[in-house]
Amino acid sequence: MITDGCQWRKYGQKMAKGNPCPRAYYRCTMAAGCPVRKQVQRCAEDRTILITTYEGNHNHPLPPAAMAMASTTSSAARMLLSGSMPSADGLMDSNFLTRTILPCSSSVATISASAPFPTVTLDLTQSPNPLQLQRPPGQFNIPFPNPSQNFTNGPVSLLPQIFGQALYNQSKFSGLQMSQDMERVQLGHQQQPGHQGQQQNSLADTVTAATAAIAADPNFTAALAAAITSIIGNAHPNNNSNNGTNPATNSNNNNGNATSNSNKLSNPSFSAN
DNA sequence: CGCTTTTGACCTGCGC
DNA sequence: GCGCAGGTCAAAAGCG
Repeated sequence: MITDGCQWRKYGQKMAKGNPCPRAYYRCTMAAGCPVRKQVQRCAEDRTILITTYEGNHNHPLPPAAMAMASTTSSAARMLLSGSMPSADGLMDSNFLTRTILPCSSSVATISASAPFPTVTLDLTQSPNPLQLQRPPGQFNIPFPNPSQNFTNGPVSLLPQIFGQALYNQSKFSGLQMSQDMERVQLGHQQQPGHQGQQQNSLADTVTAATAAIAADPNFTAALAAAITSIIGNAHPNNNSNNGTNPATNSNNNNGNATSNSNKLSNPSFSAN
């Protein structure tokens, strides 16, 4: 299992219908009473793919590794970006960090085509709630009065939702990240103007790299398609109105297929290794 | 000894 | 109401 900076305790395992691989349930054990849970399941169509779904918000400070990622990102997928940070392995030059911003303000996805553990993280449930977007980073246990929040606990913060997959000690890394609007909001509110411009240039530069990296790896492309299909397709097998080019767009208006299950899960991610 | 994992039982929501 | 599926609980076993 891919570490993400937190400690997890397995509390259950079940066989999911339509998937020969069992689904494992984990709880965050970094703090007593931490409500964060995650589900890990291998993709039925490609068992090299791990599908990890995070739910809830941490009620404790994140570990340094996680915080480093959280400080620059706004979704689970961005945990993956640790590979690009100096505090990680410092191999930014050897990475092909990529970010692709898709026109879906409520979705976030990250694809890591790292070898030997390519990882894909999709956040199909990220709420576009502007109140959320205004929240500063690094804060926890702040009551969130909006009863319409999808998450299971009152305290809501973007950062606790961001646990995707942290790929420590890996030499190659790439990310595919959606939710342009959210990115802009975060960058605009939390980063200095200069940094913001630099970041956006980086985003633009890496879009091409992401596309090339993914396209150059047919196996990964197939794996990704299988992973997304297993989640999106199973939930709404007939919902192909978006031509299938951007599964995350199906999650617009916070009605993403991944959220159709009680509409409370956050940050499903796919990991192939 | 303490923590984690395993696993069957139990609970709950949903569709018929 | 019933059955099914997903999620959780908790006792037992395993491990360092």
